[in-house]
Amino acid sequence: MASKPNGVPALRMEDVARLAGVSVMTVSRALRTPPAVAASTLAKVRAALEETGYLPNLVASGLASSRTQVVAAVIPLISQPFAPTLQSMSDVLRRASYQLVLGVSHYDPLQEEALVRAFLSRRVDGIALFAGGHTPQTIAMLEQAGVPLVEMWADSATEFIVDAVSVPQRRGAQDVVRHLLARGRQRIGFIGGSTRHNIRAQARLGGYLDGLAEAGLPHDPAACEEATHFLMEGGAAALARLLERRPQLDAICVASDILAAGVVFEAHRRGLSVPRDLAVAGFDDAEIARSMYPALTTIDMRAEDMGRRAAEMLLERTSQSSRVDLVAMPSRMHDLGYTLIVREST
Amino acid sequence: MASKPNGVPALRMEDVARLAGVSVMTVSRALRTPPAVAASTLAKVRAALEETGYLPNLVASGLASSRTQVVAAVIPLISQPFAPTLQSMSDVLRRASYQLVLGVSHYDPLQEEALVRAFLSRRVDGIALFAGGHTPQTIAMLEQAGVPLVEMWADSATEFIVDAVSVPQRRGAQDVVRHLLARGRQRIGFIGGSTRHNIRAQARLGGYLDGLAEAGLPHDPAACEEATHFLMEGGAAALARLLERRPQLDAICVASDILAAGVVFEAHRRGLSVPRDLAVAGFDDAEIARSMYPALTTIDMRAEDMGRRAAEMLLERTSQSSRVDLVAMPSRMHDLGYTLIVREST
DNA sequence: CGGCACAAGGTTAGCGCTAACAAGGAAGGC
DNA sequence: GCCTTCCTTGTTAGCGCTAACCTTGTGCCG
Repeated sequence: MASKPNGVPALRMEDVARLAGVSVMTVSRALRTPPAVAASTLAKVRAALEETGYLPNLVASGLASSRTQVVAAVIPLISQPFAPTLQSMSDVLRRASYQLVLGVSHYDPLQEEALVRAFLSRRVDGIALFAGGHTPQTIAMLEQAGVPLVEMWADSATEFIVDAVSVPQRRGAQDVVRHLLARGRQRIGFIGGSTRHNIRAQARLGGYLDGLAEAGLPHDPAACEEATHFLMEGGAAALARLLERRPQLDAICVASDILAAGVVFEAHRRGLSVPRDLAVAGFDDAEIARSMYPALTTIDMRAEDMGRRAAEMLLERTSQSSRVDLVAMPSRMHDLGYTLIVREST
Repeated sequence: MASKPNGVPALRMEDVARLAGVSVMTVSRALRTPPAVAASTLAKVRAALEETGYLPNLVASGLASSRTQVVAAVIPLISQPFAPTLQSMSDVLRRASYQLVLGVSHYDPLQEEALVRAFLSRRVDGIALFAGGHTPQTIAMLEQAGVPLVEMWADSATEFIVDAVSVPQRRGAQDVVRHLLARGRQRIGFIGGSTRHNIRAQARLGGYLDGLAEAGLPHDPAACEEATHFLMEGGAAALARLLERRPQLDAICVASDILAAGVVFEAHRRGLSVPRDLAVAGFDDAEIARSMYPALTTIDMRAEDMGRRAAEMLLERTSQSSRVDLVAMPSRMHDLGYTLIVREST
């Protein structure tokens, strides 16, 4: 146990301490709070650390201090627009010597529950969740654990006490519709993801309907389609179904850039020109939106800022997690805003 | 400490044991090795677990058993084609009740080293690395720790003792060139990633050169270009530079589907038709390859199989990690093969 | 020059679990 | 009927680290 496969036990702090001629506690302090150790001692310890190649056992450290220095994020998919969010979260956390661990829920509340259970069992110091679709058990576990928590991509305040960082997606979708109308489009369709368990999809559909209502246009359910999955193929298939029912559409508001790219590809495949025959607008400002031809009109959802702010909010809570005043700290809702980016596709 | 922010201490096994009227050890056994506990006792313990909502402390468990049930993977980027590999790895590991944690190195050996150090400090039970570009310190740490290790996407045997799972990428790239030649293309260019620290990029460039050599064609360095980063924009910019020097090219062999998509977009932007004016072939069979229009000819690198096999190899090692015979187990090289997928772009 | 503050390091006692062994009891063989 | 064997549960002793407290030594003040 605690040994390398060939039977040699792993180095412990005691080995370093003996070599440096100090106590174990001094080595611990040299690693965690260097200023608390005299310069000459620090030098001896560092030499011993160097010589042995000692790697601290963070499992033991975590048990003794009841802080694991790990923060978990549960995302629906490993893809745009979540990847940039994670990247910036990870950067902020690393700078504070926390590590980010990841779980993928595939938009399934039960998988999210299993992930949250696993993370809580590992006693992570904080959890970032994507808004919407939590099971009652998930919420109960989180409340009982009392772990710092932040929700991302919420469109409005959530059910339980938690910090949130978000953008007003619904208004964003409405702005897309306004833009398409301003471009002279009249027959605007919508392609979104499943609204089941997906609060983001719900908000975007809502904004589309708001936009139509504002212009006094009727809501035609047959001009709306749900993609079966968040891949380009899903967008392409959705457009095919949509055009079968409503071939005269001149614009499509799509709830994600990935789907929108699929929509553009399918339009080209059918010999339609984008934007001449069909204007297409996406959502998220994913990488493909600016790279593809024609480049996609989209909404920048501040994915990176979202990750950065989420991490900062978690750190603010963990830093006082040992104090009773964490509960006293009110839940916060941080709104990041958004930007409509007009490109070639409209 | 070990308490919720409001001061209530977290549940321990002892609390469950008291409620069930058994010893702590029996609760532990009920959780880890249910068959070792009598059915009637198991029922009592499970009732108590249910009633309390107890979540085992895997930090303490990890310290006591010196097995964390965590496996780490270090990838160069969160993107295709790594995402499917991770997904299948994660699935296999979860089934064996291991958890996968992720690190992103950005093709930087120093970042990889830092990640490996962090993972070893957390005493992960296994590590999966992407082949190539390890610092000597990284290798030294891994050897000293003696943790089960697997390399993915290696093209050939590696420097140190380790399992590997790979595909013959070099031959794959050669096959792409053969295919382009068979389609009547004569002036074939190459766009790859930086070969610095990127063993995959090196292998693919090598295969391209092999293909030219085999056909008796000269190697024109000016027909080769390096993308500055693995994004579509990188591919687009690389094509622009390439065509400036060699406008007469009629085919491009691209080292990744993401780059290849950028190449196609740039070609369209310049009014070139793909494949009529320019044939484009990618690598990896990423999602965009089959979704985009025109769909990309590419090489299926068995990304999912790679993750699955890597996870299986790690599990085979961890299961005997407590025994001395792990070292006795020889290093293995598992070759998965590849498939050329011909689509519209050539 | 005694007393006191503070800096620097050591000592003690766990963190919450599990490995390893011990013990008790039921079942089975002779 | 007694001894062996196995099945089930309990007891003991840590895993490697850190929080909290305690000790020592140094400098500074009146």
